[in-house]
Amino acid sequence: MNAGRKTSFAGKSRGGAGVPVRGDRRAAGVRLGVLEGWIGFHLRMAQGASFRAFAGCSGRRQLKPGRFAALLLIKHNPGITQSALGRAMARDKSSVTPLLQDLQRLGYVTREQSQSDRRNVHLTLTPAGRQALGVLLAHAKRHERRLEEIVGRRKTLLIGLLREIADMGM
Amino acid sequence: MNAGRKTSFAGKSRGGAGVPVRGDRRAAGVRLGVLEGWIGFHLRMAQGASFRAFAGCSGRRQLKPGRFAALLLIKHNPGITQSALGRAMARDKSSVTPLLQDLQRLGYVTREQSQSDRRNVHLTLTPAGRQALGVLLAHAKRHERRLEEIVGRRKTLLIGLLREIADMGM
DNA sequence: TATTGTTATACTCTATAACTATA
DNA sequence: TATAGTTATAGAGTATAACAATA
Repeated sequence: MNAGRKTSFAGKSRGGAGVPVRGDRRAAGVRLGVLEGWIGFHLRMAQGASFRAFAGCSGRRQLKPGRFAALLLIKHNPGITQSALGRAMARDKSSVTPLLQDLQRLGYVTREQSQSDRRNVHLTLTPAGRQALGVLLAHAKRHERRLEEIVGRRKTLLIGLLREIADMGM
Repeated sequence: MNAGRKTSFAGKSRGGAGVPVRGDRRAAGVRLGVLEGWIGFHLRMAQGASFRAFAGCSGRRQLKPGRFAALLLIKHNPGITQSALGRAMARDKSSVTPLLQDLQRLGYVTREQSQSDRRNVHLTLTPAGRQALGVLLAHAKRHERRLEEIVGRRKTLLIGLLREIADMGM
């Protein structure tokens, strides 16, 4: 059906008289419709772009943002338990376990059973972990600087909003 | 080593004299350190929360945000090609293919080979797709309303910032 | 040569459920 | 009973590379 399709979309009509359109690379004149005004959608897109840019910054085979955040949280909260770490990152404990096994295998963290409550495992950075984190921080700061260039003085406001959204499920 | 560990973190000291602390559920007094001021981190957390809330809204076994966005984009751009859809969603074409096979299997979209350029496949919603989208929109609007309640009049500003970030890799 | 779309494949992230041990 | 952590497992989402058809 609709054999002689002319496509309401994909014709050569975009950009008027064949003029290349700036901003062509992604949207290519695609209409977003209701998505245009949807926070959830733009959140997804922005996070994806930030993630890809971070991966690019840290030169391929580096640690992913998740590992990186975990290292940083352990650094700032030495002795934190796995569960507390999971809560801080909003991840289930079963997601935290393999992550830490990884970091331990790399020699970046130590895990010690608590004496007062032997169910707990306390996490601390090793010297190697500290050093690796230092290198990673250089990459991450570069990435963060790019983001800051984009948002400028609206950074505080943006972070405030993002934190409020992050707390929505609580 | 460090046998008699007292843990600089996990003590009972938080909240002063045993007073329950508001906001305890996630951070539980965890220090974020540099992460505190990092846009990338808060972006990740906010997106995660939004994603989980969306999943909750759409009653478990519903369509995920990705499928939903694809349906919406097809609706607003009838005849769009797979590649263009991929660009609009910032996804590789090889990620788009299975997504559309899924939507076609559900009977929500049709795929027609273009006549003018037989490499292209044009996408359109079926009546069933339209109807399903209507139902989904109800859920999604509920979710979006929650987000709007959080950000209030700062919505336009937030979306503007997110779009700029989403364009960072371009 | 370049582009559209498909396939095969592999990797990451995540959660659920069932389990152990501890409390 | 409730919590901390592990394991097994499954599912979603994504990308890379090689490929066929087409331009």
